[in-house]
Amino acid sequence: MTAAPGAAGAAVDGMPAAIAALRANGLRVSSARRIVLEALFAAAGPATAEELAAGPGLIPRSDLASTYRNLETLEAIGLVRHLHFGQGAGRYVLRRGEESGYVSCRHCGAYEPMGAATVAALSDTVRDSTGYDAAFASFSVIGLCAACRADDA
Amino acid sequence: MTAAPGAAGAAVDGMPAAIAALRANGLRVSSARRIVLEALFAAAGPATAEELAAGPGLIPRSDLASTYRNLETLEAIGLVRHLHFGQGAGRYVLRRGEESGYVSCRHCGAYEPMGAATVAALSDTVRDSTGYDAAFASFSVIGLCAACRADDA
DNA sequence: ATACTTGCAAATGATTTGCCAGTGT
DNA sequence: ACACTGGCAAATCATTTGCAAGTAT
Repeated sequence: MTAAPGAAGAAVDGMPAAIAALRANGLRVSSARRIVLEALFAAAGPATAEELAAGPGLIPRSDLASTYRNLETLEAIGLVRHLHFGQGAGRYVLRRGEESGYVSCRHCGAYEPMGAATVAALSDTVRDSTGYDAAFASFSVIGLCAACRADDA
Repeated sequence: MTAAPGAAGAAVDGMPAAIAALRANGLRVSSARRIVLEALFAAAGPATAEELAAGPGLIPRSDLASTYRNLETLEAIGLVRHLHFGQGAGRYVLRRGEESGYVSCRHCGAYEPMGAATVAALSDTVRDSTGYDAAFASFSVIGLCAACRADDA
């Protein structure tokens, strides 16, 4: 599953646009999907499937299995991006605006965005020396943040 | 568990040296450890715990749980390096000579070393823009190899 | 009405942990 | 002898899959 036929592609600026994207792709607007989308819009940063399944409020939750299926669907139509931090569960974010990668600390789990310029520089280095097309947008760079580096010393 | 007291540190050039390193750290030379070490010396590249548990021959195998424990021990005394490729099981290699990182293909699973110069360049870029100390030696860069990129198009 | 979806249970794959019997030293 | 290890079973964690019942359209 690489590209969806007629996928919205670009970005989503709000619930209405997301709903429209679902309809445009012939997908149904179910309550489970609404919960996940609202949780994605409410999220402060990349969230796990489990966090998203709970929704913004704590009471209404959608099944985890369904959530995984829906996140996969949303990713297929280009509304969501799936990220992998070296440790723990995968995380999902809405695809809005410019893409960038993340660095995450293998010790404390903290993470922060790297910015398009940095990602581009890293990708160029990798491509030039190995021929591989690095996926920094999906797999974060793992390392030690300044704080943990200090503790270690 | 960051550094082992009196760890051998450097590199291993053969079974005898590995055995000596175990003894130097007050660890016992058990058959299970011999199997894993021999498998590591016989391996063509980074191998999974399951592959190593089988040993070079197929018949003599050590328990998987013990193998994980032993690999952890060997890593603690600096004989082994633990690698993470984005997908699938973690892999282990003997620590001999120069360290380098790997790039691996998220599609076909292929991987290849990046070389110290490339790793240094990547690390510098990451440190300069985020302050993080990237661990390219343990977590490989994930991407698409030239072949899979071509298939995709 | 009829696919598309959900929710629940159960299966997977990778690792880890508890525990007691076995064995290097 | 005795603490360190090995082996086996069972527990975790993240994610997937099978299916029957539910529901957008």
